[in-house]
Amino acid sequence: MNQEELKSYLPNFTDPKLLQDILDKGQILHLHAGKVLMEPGQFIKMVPIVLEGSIKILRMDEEGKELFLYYLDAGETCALSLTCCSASKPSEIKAIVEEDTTLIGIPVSVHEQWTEQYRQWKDFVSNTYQSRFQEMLVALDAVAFKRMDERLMRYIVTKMKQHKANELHTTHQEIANELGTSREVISRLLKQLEKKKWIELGRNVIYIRDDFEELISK
Amino acid sequence: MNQEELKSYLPNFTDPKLLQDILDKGQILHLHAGKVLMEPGQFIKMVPIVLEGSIKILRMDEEGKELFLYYLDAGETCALSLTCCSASKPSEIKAIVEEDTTLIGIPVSVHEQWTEQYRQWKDFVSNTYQSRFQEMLVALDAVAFKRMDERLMRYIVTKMKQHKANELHTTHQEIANELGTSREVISRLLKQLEKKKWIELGRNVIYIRDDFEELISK
DNA sequence: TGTATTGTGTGATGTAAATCACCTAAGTCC
DNA sequence: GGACTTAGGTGATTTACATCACACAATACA
Repeated sequence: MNQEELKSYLPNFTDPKLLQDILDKGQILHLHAGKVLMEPGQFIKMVPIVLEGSIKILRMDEEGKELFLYYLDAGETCALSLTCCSASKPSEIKAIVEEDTTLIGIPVSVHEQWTEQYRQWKDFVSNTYQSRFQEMLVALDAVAFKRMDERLMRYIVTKMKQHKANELHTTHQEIANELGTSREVISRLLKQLEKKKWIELGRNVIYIRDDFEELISK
Repeated sequence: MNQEELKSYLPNFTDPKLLQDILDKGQILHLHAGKVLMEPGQFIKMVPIVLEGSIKILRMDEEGKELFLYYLDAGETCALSLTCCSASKPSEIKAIVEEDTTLIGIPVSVHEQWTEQYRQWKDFVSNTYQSRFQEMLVALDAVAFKRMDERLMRYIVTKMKQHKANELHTTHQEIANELGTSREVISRLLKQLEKKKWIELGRNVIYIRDDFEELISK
């Protein structure tokens, strides 16, 4: 990969020295959807920057119950990898490749140095913290203040936007896992949405009405 | 206040130039317990560093329901003030003075500059993000995975440690607010703890057994 | 000292969600 | 085609918690 190509993925990085450093020190990885990138307890040895595709970040409790936190999209990195790296602590989260992904892994050691050396890197890190913090608050609001039906609807919208499609190819069980509930609950709530004609259900697929988002916001 | 005194509050800052800059640009405030420092929607015009006392940070939803996030202790600052400041967005949280507090407010403008100028300031900000992120995860775990009885017990432990006392001077209503539930629920759960002889209840006061923390961890 | 206010105790009832139990339908594999 | 696996549907029951209703005690204060 050359600088021009990298720049097209990461338009915020224009400093040629930084771009070259990323290419020199970073390791490019191609990963297929479904691949588990990181699990709680493992140590993180690099900061992943997504170039193409997306990665799903989940929190897990001791018993293995999951909770969806946010997606890492192109041009983004994970605040938790930044914090865990610096403190050289094991990961607190699970990361799964959502869509086939290309990422570039920056070794922890150079990341520390770059925050001093490159203004754009420092801003990148700072922006990452900011946006992830916001998303943590959104996740917190959801579990603290919202009922499951609303959480499910928002989940559908998020996933729709993520995949830029109005059908979701997933199982009720997987949705249940990500929302930290049980399959039956999701099946029943989805059935309710189908009765309202907001969605249609098939095996491994949910078809969503084009105006779904407007419908739920009322 | 002179440099030596400031340094005694903030032992991580040793750079004389930084200390002097903090004294020159910062504004010292003395606040009494109960004072509401910040409410959702307000704009933050400074980064508060706690020198003495502590500040309680709460998340609120649209209807005014609250949720305790974490305490700001001496030497600490709020990650949310950092993110909100930089993005010049209104506050997403509520901040209440927990114990009589002395803090020094750093104007947003100089904070940005200091992250480049002073290594110790950059590290301070970075450490703040890290520890607050951890605490957000703890808060998230609690609401997502724990029942109210366990959350209440952990709340009591946290508050005990915070005040370095084994009695809490507060009302059931206030605890309920901070845990995002109703007064009756807290009253009943506290009564259960009293029946188990782990605590004793009085008006506006809860006496906690010395070995409370060991008792609950089983 | 009486009255208002605030804090607490507790029964009754409602509700979202969890759990259990079991069934049917759709795909897979030999 | 038959056996097996996986996904989904749905009733029954239980649980945690919310909400309502009201009683009563401690404190403030006029």
